[in-house]
Amino acid sequence: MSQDPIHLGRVTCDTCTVRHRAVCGALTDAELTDLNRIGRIRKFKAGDIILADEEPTTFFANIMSGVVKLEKTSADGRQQIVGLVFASDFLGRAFSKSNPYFAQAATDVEACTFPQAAFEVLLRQHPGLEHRLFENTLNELDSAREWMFVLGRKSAQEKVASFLHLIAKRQPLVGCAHDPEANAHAARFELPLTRADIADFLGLTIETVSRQLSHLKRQGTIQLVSGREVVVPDLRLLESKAQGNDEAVA
Amino acid sequence: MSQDPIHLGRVTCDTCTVRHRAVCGALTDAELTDLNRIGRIRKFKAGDIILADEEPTTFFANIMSGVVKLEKTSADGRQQIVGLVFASDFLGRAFSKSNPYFAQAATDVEACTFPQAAFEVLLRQHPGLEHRLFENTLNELDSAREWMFVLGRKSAQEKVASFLHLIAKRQPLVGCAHDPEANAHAARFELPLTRADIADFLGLTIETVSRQLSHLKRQGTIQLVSGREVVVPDLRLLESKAQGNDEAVA
DNA sequence: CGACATGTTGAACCTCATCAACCGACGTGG
DNA sequence: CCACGTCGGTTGATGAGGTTCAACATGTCG
Repeated sequence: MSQDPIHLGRVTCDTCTVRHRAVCGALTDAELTDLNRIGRIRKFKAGDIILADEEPTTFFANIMSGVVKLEKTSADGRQQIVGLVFASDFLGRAFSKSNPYFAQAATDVEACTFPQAAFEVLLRQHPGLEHRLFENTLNELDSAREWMFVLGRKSAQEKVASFLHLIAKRQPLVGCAHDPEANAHAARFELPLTRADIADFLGLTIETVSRQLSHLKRQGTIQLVSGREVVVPDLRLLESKAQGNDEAVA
Repeated sequence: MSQDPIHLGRVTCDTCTVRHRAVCGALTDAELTDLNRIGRIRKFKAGDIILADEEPTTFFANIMSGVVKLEKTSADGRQQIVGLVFASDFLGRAFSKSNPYFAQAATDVEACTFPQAAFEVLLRQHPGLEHRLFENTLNELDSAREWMFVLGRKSAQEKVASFLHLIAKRQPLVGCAHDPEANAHAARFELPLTRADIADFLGLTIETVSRQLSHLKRQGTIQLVSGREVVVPDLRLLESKAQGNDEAVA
């Protein structure tokens, strides 16, 4: 739970693996140079609080690797993850005194961070940067609303399948790069969240998540290599489970 | 379900009741004049589809009165309202070929509409306008995430209380203007949604919504004047029910 | 008046939460 | 080194909360 992440010094966009996908992607040279000047790379360990609820925002960040949970907590201890921030996503709530939720590292995280004040000045100076961040926010809003459907209308089974499908889309796949013959409909990845986190993301309990994973495994929709590593033989089948098709597999 | 709303002609911002709260609120004279030029006031009837799912966006709008539902529908007919748009709110998804959900009038609606292309040109020309809309979108995102907590973690009773509290905050109160002695903690308003809509907003069934309303009524937390008109004697009590305090009332 | 939409209430059922036991991995200290 | 506690995860038994099915009430419009 260290609040004091490792500072790794200045940014070098040339070698950045998420540069073209992140908000920096469509900037002019001038914009990028200015952004570059205020950026610092930091590392966080799984469990670190990156931004605290109701605390003043001190910095923003582009996530370079790892996954960050955005989490809401109520007075009586209930928790709900209201968003996941993946590599190339932007972290932080611009133009607000304080943060509306916790941002906690779900895995080890590498981030390119920008001090709050300097970044907001830059936003004002470069409409192109602000526009890019705006588009980003619109996409986040679309995703949040899609997830509202999952939370409000899907069964436990569909929720878990939806979650796995989301991770398959957003997380790096393992053991595929070397195999050009790989089945385009298969996937193999590491779950970035614990069962408790998955439950908090889906509005379920740990036990229900565990049971539904076992169920999907028994059906053959997924294989659980190690509790954290998942193999999906056919993503289309998984997606159809996420939509509510629960027929047994041949 | 008319797709052909009444056109009421040019915009006159001087008399607009939501002008200072809407995105037009913080514009320069030049910006407002340009916006004025492309705006048209339209009326929609309850039930009208204002923007259709996956159809090209043809216009945006500031809602002047009434309530619009943003609704997602799945292939098997399940529905989830993913947002409510009230008077002074902005309606529409900028910078996207198509709309990610249905926008349907929940009540009769008056809106100040802007053609898609012309409005996006204006956004590019006036960073101030784009900035205002950006702030607006950030607030929408915060609200959406707050609602994710409601959907994922609250009981039926808490959900219904949360909904009533939201409406009490956002909808015009009735029969209060003339009474300066009115209890600041009381409220009286018309529900802009049917039971079916409320159910779709809360991820519940019609029956559960009805039962929970009856329950709140029996407790004395609310009074149901007419099925659609609600009196809340003490908003603080309602809010505490929304947070999960279910003790009986004295 | 009858037809239809909207809303309420009751009874039975089912999904998922709760409580509890158990497992394996890991780290620590005697 | 092993005993021990802790943490993350799985599985089982039980029950509550919410859905489903059904009947009925109310209101509105032709």
